[in-house]
Amino acid sequence: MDIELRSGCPINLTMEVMGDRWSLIIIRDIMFGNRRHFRELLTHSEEGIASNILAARLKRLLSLGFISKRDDPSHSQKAIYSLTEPAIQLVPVFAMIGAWGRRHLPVSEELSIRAELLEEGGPPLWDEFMEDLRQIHIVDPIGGANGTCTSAVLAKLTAAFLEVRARSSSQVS
Amino acid sequence: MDIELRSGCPINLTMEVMGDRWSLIIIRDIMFGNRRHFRELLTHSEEGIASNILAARLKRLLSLGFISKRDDPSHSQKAIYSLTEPAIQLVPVFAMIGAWGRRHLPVSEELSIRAELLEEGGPPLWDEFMEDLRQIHIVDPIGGANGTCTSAVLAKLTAAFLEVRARSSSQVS
DNA sequence: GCAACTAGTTTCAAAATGAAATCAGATGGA
DNA sequence: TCCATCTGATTTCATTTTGAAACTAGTTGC
Repeated sequence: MDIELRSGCPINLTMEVMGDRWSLIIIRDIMFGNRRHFRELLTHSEEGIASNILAARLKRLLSLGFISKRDDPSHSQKAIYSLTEPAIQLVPVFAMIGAWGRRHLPVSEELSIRAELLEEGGPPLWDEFMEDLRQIHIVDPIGGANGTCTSAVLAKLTAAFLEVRARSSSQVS
Repeated sequence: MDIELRSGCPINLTMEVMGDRWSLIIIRDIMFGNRRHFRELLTHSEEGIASNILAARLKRLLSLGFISKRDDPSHSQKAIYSLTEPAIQLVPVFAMIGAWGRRHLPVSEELSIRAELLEEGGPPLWDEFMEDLRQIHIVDPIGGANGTCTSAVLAKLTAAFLEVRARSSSQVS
């Protein structure tokens, strides 16, 4: 599973690796949604990825070294997918992409609150989040997957998301 | 030419707009290479885009409002493509993507010097560059295309690029 | 008048995508 | 023990996208 190497330009290479419809979305869901199993990524996906595509992308990301996979001790058939350091370092990229999308595309308030907080927090928050992610995905991937090991930043982002969702659904009714 | 709107997530929407093999590459070439005509984008492309794909992407980016197109007064058949404000605001995204790619992918020194300078310069340099781009693409697109109107930042990035190229080609011989 | 250049379009094969059905092993409850 | 359900996928097949090459139609400069 090699990348194509059309040119050694950093932007081109990043697009060769992440420039498809799903790879970055999958990493986003692992990172911000803490979805660590195939089934979670498949069924809790906002965008509705197909299972064959998910399997293919996980395999590709694995072989490129952006995620890792290990057995879940609680179920011999379950696999836990974790982010590797290169994927964790995508946090500032996500922050910038989120900030740009929020300004120039028809985002929903509910789904853009996390991008807003990430933008407001700036590099100090990104660093704190990346440190949390290292704990959850590299130091203690199993505890991270089952919720024993958690992140203050992730909790904050998720709480804000749920609050906006509650607010907007009460407006509807 | 609508985007698909699978979800209102900023990252998803950005991927729906820019998450293909070529759109961001084309914007990169217009932005950093100041390639303003179809032929320049086609033949000076490091990565070798096909003419039908280039035509389709230009049409799509045009309809999404990320580039604009006008007649070149010097040649009745020439068109000048320019960046719009939303595309100019991709500068920080390019800086982050370039910085990430430079660390985690097999970039060539020659093609990553610009990413390095952009990263070193930080937000102040990005702002200066964006201000230059507004001049070249929005205020005076025709002067920007023929070189009458130029950018100090672009000149610096290009000079560094040419210097590295000269250095590495002399090593070869 | 003609070679070279302009911005594309056309054609067609190959590859990628996506929806749906399917699979085989593991688990948990009756 | 049986069976429904859950696990991470794979298979099938129609549709869509990509990409290379050839081609078009008009423009320009010599």
